[in-house]
Amino acid sequence: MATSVFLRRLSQLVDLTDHDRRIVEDIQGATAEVHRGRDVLAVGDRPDHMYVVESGWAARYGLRRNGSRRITGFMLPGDFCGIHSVADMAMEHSIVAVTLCEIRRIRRPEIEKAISSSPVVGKAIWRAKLIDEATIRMWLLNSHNAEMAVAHLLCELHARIEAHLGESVTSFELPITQEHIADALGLTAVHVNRMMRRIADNGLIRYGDGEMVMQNPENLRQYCSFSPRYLHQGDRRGA
Amino acid sequence: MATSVFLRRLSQLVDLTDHDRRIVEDIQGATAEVHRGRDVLAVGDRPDHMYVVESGWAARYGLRRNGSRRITGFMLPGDFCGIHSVADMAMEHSIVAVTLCEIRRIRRPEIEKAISSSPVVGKAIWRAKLIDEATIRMWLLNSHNAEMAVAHLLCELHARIEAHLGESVTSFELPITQEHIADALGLTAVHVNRMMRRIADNGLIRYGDGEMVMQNPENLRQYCSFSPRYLHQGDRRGA
DNA sequence: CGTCGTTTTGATCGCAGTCAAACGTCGTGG
DNA sequence: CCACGACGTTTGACTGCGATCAAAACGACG
Repeated sequence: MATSVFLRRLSQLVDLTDHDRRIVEDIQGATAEVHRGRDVLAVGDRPDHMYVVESGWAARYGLRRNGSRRITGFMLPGDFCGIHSVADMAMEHSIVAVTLCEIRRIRRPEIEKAISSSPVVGKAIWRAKLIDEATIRMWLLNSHNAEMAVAHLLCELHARIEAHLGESVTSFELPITQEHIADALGLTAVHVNRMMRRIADNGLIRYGDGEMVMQNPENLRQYCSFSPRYLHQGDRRGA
Repeated sequence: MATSVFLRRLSQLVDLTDHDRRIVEDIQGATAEVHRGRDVLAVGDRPDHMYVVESGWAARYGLRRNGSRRITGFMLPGDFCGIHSVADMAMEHSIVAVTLCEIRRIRRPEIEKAISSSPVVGKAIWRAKLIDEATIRMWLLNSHNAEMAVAHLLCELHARIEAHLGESVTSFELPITQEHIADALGLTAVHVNRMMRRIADNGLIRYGDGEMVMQNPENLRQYCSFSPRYLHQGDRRGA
């Protein structure tokens, strides 16, 4: 079998020795498909697995009293969830498959075994979680202006996709609707549409058919003061 | 010496055996004072300690290009920061003492030693971090209405203070200004003031002199649909 | 007693929400 | 093959929440 996305992500988070690699290969369980719109984990669940997105997009979200939804993070291939299992906690938010997803499930004992026999794996999981947290903090920081928030989110997704692919790209598949973006930014879909039109009319992006094109990603980054440092992408040995 | 706030918090997060307790007592270093307005950690720092607030209030924050500040979380006695040290990462946000704080510093090797010789301590730190994260997600979820956001924040702080004290209270010291609240909620101090007046005029709170009085905390909780589940306060053995 | 920090109130402005409707694409079924 | 409905994008008109600007009141403190 080809190298899993899980293993590849771990090797981006930390420096794995061959020994570490073998340990990870031993524990990674099977993958399963989750259909678009289905919850991977729901509020109240006590996961006994850790999950890794091998392909597709998912989103963390919470529901308000009035039924409206807030997306609090997107999960792209290589991202983890269900770390609640290692702390033996119940989920206080839910995770939904935004597209058809291939999800790897790793049993808690296996994770614990890997962490205890290879501390660097534990460090990788800590890093992934601290990056999650830094990303949410950045969403709070950027929530004061709709146009910049939209642009910033696009930059974030672009940066994460590039990291996953391991190469620079000027266009990528964006398999989410403007309503997803609205739910993520606390805006209405109508307003997100206006902001995206404006950004496009400014010549910074083009989009359609689920594809996003950034003629010049650096221009867009400057436009919204995006600095990818919070994603800790070059941190392998810490930086 | 009396039991440290650190040890007490750990024992609220997980069930500690006497063995665990002894391990923790061995590693906890000294405490130092940090004056109001001083940073405990700043962006770019690579902490080599974990920090525990023994007394006082601190806040995590980030700065925007235009110099405005966003507080992304309050740290009360018993809260941790600098977990970046265990993952060997640089800070992407800062932490400031909001009042005079007594801060415990624990060296990274000591933390690692404690975790490896007592997995339950590691679990406690994971829980604390996942609670941090759940709290930020809740801030995102509640950021769509100023009045409810203010009320919700007050409920959160009340719940956390009660947990720290280990008893129910209807009044507590609130050593932050309305401007801090504004920075935390992404509002202006002027608007926070209006919302707090309104909540007070509705008979739900009284305040002044750095003290907050909730005649009937349950009323306030219902008022803003506050449910403390996300704080995972009763989770000791997982719930 | 004057200054600074904080709270409070008022008047006005503008960003984003709300309501409404048109349009294109796609998949389904008659 | 066409009709239909579901879904997503787009645009316009109007509303309202919270920002902004300004200033007064208040208490703590030197």
